[in-house]
Amino acid sequence: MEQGFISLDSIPGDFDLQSTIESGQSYMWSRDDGRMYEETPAYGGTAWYYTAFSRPTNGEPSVVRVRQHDHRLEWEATFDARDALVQLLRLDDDLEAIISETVDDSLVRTAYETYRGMRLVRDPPFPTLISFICSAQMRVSRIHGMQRALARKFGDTIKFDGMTYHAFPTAEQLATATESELRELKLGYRAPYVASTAKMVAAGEAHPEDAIGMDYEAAREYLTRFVGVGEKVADCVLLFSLGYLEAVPLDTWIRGAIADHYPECDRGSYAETSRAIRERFGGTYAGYAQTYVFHYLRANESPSE
DNA sequence: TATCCAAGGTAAGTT
DNA sequence: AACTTACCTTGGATA
Repeated sequence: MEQGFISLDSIPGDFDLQSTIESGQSYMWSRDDGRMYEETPAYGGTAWYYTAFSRPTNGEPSVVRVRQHDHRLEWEATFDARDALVQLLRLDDDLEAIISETVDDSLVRTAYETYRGMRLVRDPPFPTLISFICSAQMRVSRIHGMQRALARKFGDTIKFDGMTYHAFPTAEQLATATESELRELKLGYRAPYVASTAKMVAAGEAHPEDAIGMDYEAAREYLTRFVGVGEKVADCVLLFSLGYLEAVPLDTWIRGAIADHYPECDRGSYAETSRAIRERFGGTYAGYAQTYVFHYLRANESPSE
């Protein structure tokens, strides 16, 4: 086992591991008490989180554990995970500068202040594509549960430090899944979407990362070729995996925020409303404002309000 | 205890 | 292009 820590003393805009991981943008991580997305941490924000994946560099199945403690990000892994963590958790973002370049209104400011240090994630493309296909009409905790079920059934098993971990399946592994197998994992009507998309990627017909480099709206359009991916899911993949920080996924919570706080941004169609709210949130880093508002409303606004 | 409802939407069919 | 409708499942709200 390798281990180390990343000092958070002088990171611009601070860093908050719990809100970054549990804000509904990433489904790659689990908390080691098994209660992620269900209850607040049992240890005052210093819980260990783990993720298992095949390393992009050599395909080697790997495990990373991480926790935030005493202004440090402590990690234990099957390899030197420092660079991977900087990438995954966007520790290279100048969050202070980003916030100063986005809109300053009461809703966004409150969200920034409440979850100070929350960062966007830079998750791997294929798992992000699949998890947000699964996200349609589904609660955050159940989306997370689906991804764990997919990993258990179709992913690599990795032993590390006396524990057994399950990596998210590769496209090739998930392409072997039948629709009925996926329905048994409670994916519901998303099962055929996941099966089709996994087969498309495994066959080399298209890859989500092919969108990198395209103009934002062209990239969003490109991703809709995957079955089960519409404009909203495409925006999530662009924002949480492919580095398009201007993307503003228009989900139920953001649509509610538009109705309550930015009614002039409702232009009817997804594309036009997206442009309007993106501009309102400050353009280049509008996705940061989106994710803060999403997390703030979901955590603080009761469903009936 | 039974019923209802909405959850980080999308695809397919109509107008 | 804009509008409708069907779609799995289930935790939590309501009767």
